[in-house]
Amino acid sequence: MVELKKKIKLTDVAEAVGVSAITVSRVLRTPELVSEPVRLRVVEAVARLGYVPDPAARALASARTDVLGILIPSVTNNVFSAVLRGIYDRVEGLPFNIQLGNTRYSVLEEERLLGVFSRQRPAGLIVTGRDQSARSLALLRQADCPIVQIMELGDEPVDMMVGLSHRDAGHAATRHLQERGYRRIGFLGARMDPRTQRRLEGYGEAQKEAGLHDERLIVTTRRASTVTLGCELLSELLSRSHDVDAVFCINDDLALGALFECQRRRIAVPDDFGICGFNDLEMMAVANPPLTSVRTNREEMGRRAIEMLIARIAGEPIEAPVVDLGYEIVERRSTAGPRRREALLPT
Amino acid sequence: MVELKKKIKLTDVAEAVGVSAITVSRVLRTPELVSEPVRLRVVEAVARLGYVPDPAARALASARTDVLGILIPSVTNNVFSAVLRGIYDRVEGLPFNIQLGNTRYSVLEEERLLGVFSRQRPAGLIVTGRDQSARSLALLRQADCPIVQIMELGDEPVDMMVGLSHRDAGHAATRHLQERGYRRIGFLGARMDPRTQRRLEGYGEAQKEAGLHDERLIVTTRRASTVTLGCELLSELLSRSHDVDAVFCINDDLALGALFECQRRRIAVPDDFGICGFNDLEMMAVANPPLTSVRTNREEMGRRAIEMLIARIAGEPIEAPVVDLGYEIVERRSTAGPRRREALLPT
DNA sequence: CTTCTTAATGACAGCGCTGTCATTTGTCAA
DNA sequence: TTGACAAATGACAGCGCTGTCATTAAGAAG
Repeated sequence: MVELKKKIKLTDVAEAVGVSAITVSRVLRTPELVSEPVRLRVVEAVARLGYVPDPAARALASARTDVLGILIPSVTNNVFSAVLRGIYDRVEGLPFNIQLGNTRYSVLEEERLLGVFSRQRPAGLIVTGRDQSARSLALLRQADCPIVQIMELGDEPVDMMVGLSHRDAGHAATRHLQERGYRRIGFLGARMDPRTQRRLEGYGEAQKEAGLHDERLIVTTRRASTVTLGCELLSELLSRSHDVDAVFCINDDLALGALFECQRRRIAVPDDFGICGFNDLEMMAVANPPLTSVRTNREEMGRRAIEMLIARIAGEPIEAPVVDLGYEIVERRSTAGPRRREALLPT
Repeated sequence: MVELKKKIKLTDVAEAVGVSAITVSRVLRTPELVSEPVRLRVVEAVARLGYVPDPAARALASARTDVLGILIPSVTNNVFSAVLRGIYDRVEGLPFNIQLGNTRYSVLEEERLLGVFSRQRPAGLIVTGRDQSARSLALLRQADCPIVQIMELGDEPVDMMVGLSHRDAGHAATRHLQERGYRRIGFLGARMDPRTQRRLEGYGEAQKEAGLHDERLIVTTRRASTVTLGCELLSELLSRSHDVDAVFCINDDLALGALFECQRRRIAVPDDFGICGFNDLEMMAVANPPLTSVRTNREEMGRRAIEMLIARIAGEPIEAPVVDLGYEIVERRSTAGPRRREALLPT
């Protein structure tokens, strides 16, 4: 039963109803300009014939699309998948389509994708971070659609921004470890993208302020972070300085790896060693011991970014172009502080 | 220094070079039809003027695009992000653009997205699984582009297929636990999408074959799987039957949660309890004890799917429309078998 | 009854590109 | 020299839709 359906177009619907093509177009795009009886007949015919508009023709004729372009550096990273979930969540039911671009942490790829995207006349753009290249910035400024930079904060958004200060968050996490009594606090970093670097900055400052800074406590790599890498980096850190008593990891994968490595080496967490992660993935709460982390509102970030875009597309005014979603130290047993004479915490 | 660049189009380039528009078009699409000197002049002008073709116009005029549409049920699931990595990897440098659709495990959303996609005249489509609805199948059959169904295997591909038998894999994992000496083997399942269900089928068969089947050993939920959920489901299983001595988890998040829960309850893994996960995420190898899992070639799956698409787009013949990527039980200490008198394994 | 508004609909061109011819030029064999 | 043919280039229409008027009808105001 092969059904040879030739493509139904606008004029076919118009003909079937006995109106002009433009009227059908209006029913679809600006129904308030069409009288009720005509509108109903058109809607019926659209459904009956199974008409679906051609997005290419629409884009060409109207110089606009329903595409929201999203540029993120990784599709495998937990952080960005959470942001994506927020984005998809918020866009559900709205007449927009998400087009995802994966820059793979490459400036060149970001430029290329921005070129591809901006030629598509997107309805809006979301890009990651605030460290775009000059060419990317030029492309963004030229694209006449609303733009949200996500993940970070800054004084000079291209258009709008929603994120948090990774510097402050790194600072706060380090302060937390200091306040719990740890004195030789290491830093484990992977990938070392701009956000990671800012967390390192925050760590460095907090350490200097406390007079605890020591370059040898910092272990970083350009490799992508994994749990396994967390084990390796912790081993590296321990071999470099034998008196380390805590570690701030730039994400939770590394932190979990650090915990696993501690378990293997029979290093007691938190008694002999404190561990703090970053992002507060759900698994942190159920590890043994539960791991302290810095909660970031990643889904909310995605949702807010979409909201800002659609508000702007609808021509509504934006209350603030830069939205700070903040962070929160979620304190768990892994940073309860070094062993004390007076009390022994239950494992 | 605001540069007011009006959009450069094909005719602008043609004019600059002193050729006709169609010649410029040919330089871009079929350079072998243009003489070398003209080609070079056009290429130079394209670069100098910064011309980028308009995809909408191209799509409208040629009834084809460079879009590869990908439909997956989740962007947050580790499994699909690995597939995506393979896809993006393989497509790099090729003149195609990935358009990602997130069906959120919803048949209706899949139908809707297929409608949206197929109107865009994609160059190829990748869809997840083999359980499409009748309407989705109709849309797929009508779309005249190559299609790859990924993740699973089956006798009747819409066009092409690459994946593995989740039934066989579930069967093999269960057999493995049996062979290691476990006798009361539980099953933890979340989401219960078609792939998960097939793993459960495999488990059930293996259990029946061994005369070990017991409905009370099966704990499932529709909720999305998380590490925390692994803890909860294991607790549920333990409360239901007190003599369980192993568990097959439909993915590694659940398995890790199960391990964490065992640690908390001071249940010795593998001596008193065996744990087998599914997918073999990298973290499995560094947990304590390292966790046995079923390795699936997820990145390879993405890569192969793209290769099959581009081969078909190029008009090359496909050797086999259904590619079995198989699986492998990666045996680690978590399933070393119940405690034996003769030897005590090191923790 | 005329003029003015407003609401509803239509005619038409054209968005930027490519498919399909047609035309021009050069080459070579007869 | 001529014709046949291939290579290179161009003219033109049109892909399916919407922006921008113009037109008509129906009521409101004077």
